[in-house]
Amino acid sequence: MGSGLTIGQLAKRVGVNIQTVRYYERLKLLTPAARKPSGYRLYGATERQRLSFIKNAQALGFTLREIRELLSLQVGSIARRGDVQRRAAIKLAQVEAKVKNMQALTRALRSLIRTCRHSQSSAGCPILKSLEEDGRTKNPFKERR
Amino acid sequence: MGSGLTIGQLAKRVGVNIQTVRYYERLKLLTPAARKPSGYRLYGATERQRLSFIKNAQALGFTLREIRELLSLQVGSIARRGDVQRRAAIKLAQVEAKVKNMQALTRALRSLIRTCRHSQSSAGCPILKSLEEDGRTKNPFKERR
DNA sequence: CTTGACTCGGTACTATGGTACAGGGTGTAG
DNA sequence: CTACACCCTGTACCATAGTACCGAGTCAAG
Repeated sequence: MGSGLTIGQLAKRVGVNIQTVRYYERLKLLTPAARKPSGYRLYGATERQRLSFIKNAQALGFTLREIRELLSLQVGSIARRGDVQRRAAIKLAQVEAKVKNMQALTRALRSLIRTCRHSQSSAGCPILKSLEEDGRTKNPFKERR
Repeated sequence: MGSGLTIGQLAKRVGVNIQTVRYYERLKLLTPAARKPSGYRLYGATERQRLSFIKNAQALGFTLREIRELLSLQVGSIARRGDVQRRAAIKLAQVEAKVKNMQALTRALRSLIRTCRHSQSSAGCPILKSLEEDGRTKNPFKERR
């Protein structure tokens, strides 16, 4: 069975808009494997995976710019191995920091729910404290994008 | 020392642009505690915390719309307690899902780094497989925002 | 060989989250 | 009273990430 999806087939399979696929191409995120003589784009399994990767990484909060970096970790692997590792490590640290902060939020939300359930008075639910730290003390959020 | 920051003082303390503070006001995310007769905005500790919360939540990938919801969990607490709990639970599930996906990415990045370090051959680093799943099999990323 | 679905490139428009600027008023130090 | 920093409202502009629309070409079925 053919590798050789048209743009519409690819878009449907991955669940994105056709325009979005073309948009990614403009941004050099996803290039068709080939073109028909008519100019129709053709995509293979590699491209389908790549597009899935983009959408999934995006769902985790990566920007398209960052995703381009992540993707380049795959491609450039033969060339400068150390560079690849370094970039992966940086990304890893970023992701881990984000996870930690989100876990703090998870705890806060859980405690919010728990306390709300028990306190019958109008004392009010506890605020999402873990996210209220302000610069005066310590700020674990340096990621000023 | 006065509670009673001007917009510029608030912005500087939290580390945001003055325009951004006003922008949040337009979006009903942050209202000044008071106004001077001259019309100057005045902010107290509550507002400073609220602004920090906004910026921190944002760094975790929440949209301003979502943050408004999170903030309303605090404010509306006296009114309809069940509703607050329900919304907190929904938000909690969202956050937990996000955490899980990010942990998957963490593992993938870690393994990428590890394998790169060991493989001397040009076989190439493993791709960030955990993010390449496409709809055919199982897709842990339903968060199609 | 016509019809309808699909594709092409190009341009324009949308939403989100800001940021900048213009033209004026305020506040205070000297 | 003059400077100068700060604030006011309002409008315009920017980047990111798409989405929509256009007129024209392509492809497959009947």
